[in-house]
Amino acid sequence: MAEQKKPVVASAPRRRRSAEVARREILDAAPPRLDEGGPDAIRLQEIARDVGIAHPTILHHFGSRDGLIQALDARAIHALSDDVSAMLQGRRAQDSGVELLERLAHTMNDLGLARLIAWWAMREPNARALEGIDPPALVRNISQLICSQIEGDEAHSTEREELVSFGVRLAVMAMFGEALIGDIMSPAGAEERDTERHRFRAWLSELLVEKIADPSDD
Amino acid sequence: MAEQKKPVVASAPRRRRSAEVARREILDAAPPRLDEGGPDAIRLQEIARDVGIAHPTILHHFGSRDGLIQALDARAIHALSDDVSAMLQGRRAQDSGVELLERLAHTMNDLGLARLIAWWAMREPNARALEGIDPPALVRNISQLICSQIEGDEAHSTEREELVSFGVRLAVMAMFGEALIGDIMSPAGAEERDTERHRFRAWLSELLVEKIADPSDD
DNA sequence: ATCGCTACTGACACTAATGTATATATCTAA
DNA sequence: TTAGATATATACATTAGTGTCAGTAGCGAT
Repeated sequence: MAEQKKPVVASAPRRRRSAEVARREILDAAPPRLDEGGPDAIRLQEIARDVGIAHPTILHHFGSRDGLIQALDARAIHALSDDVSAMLQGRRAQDSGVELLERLAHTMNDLGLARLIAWWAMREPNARALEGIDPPALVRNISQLICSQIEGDEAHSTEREELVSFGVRLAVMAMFGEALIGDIMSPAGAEERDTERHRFRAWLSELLVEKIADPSDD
Repeated sequence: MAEQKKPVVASAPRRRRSAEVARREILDAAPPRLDEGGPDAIRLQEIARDVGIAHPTILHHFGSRDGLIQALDARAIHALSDDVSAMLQGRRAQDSGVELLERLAHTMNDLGLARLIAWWAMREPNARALEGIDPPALVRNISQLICSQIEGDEAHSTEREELVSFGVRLAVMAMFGEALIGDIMSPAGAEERDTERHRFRAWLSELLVEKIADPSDD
């Protein structure tokens, strides 16, 4: 009778974070799940276990599973935006295309951004705006930014603008694709694969710099 | 009492397909679902409704949901392989790079192959072989095929082989990326977007043909 | 110190999706 | 026409995952 009453097995001492910290820890735990388990692997219970909390806590902070996912999406877009902006500040695109690509690749791969964005793009066929963020406009702005960096303060023609825009597009798509299906396209062997990818990026950056800096177009 | 026994509401007359046809119809109904509903939208009941059958029929033909998904994957890889092979037969890669890219884009976009492959890549982090198919080997073979097409019957150097391999890789990744996140990268407006994409592909093909046909590498 | 706010928890309800069991209808072959 | 094989259907079991609720506990403020 004494035992039966309430098990209360002295659950692990509770840790109380600030709401902000809690949100961040939860958001940090999600992408790895996405990496390992695939597209439909965002399970509240799994993430909760990773963070070391109970799953209703996630619901407390994000309202619903969908709220969590929206927060993830917004964060991914912001991360990409911030990354590219930082990448551009104080650097002329033409002096080192390789670093540009390497950094982009790092963001896409190691930060798991490519998977998040792909996941988002697959869920939102219309690529509609997201919490006040307009991705197309964002990317257009970025390309204009690059354009102005390359050109200095000179006026730039429409054709040239498109040229640069194409270049940026190609770079982003290539790094995006590499992050997602790079393993399929490369020969096996972990180290060999890495060096091959670096060479690929070097080749690509050379290609882009050549084409953009010295437009022998038509 | 008479009514209660068995409702048997005279369900719609049953249609009996051959096993092969049934499998194909089911497989055909899945990609659109993936397009509209996102990564976790492969629901047996939905697909069954689209085809006009009951969901246990799918289980009868594919054993399990996973069986269906494996069949989908295998089919996507085969489609890509067949497409690229057909694309290469009887055509020298250098005389029209645009058609090559357009066809690749069509396969990726309209046939929904990009989404299927992305979905697969996200689920299988290690990109392991699949039902006897070795994707890396497949792509390597394709690149060797292109290489031989370009070179005619001449012997080709290792460097040149890598050059072509990089070109193919870039093309595939660009078209793959465009299919998935192209909408994000392009300005709005349906028609404008289409023409812009065509120009992008034309630009890219020119870039590739230039670089590969006339290697001013190092 | 104690009081209030709220991050946090355990237990449970509810839903939706997969998979099973058994019956039926349709096609092919003799 | 009949018989067998099997594609298909209905009904149900099972599981897993989201969301709810009422109570608990840690931290800051007074």
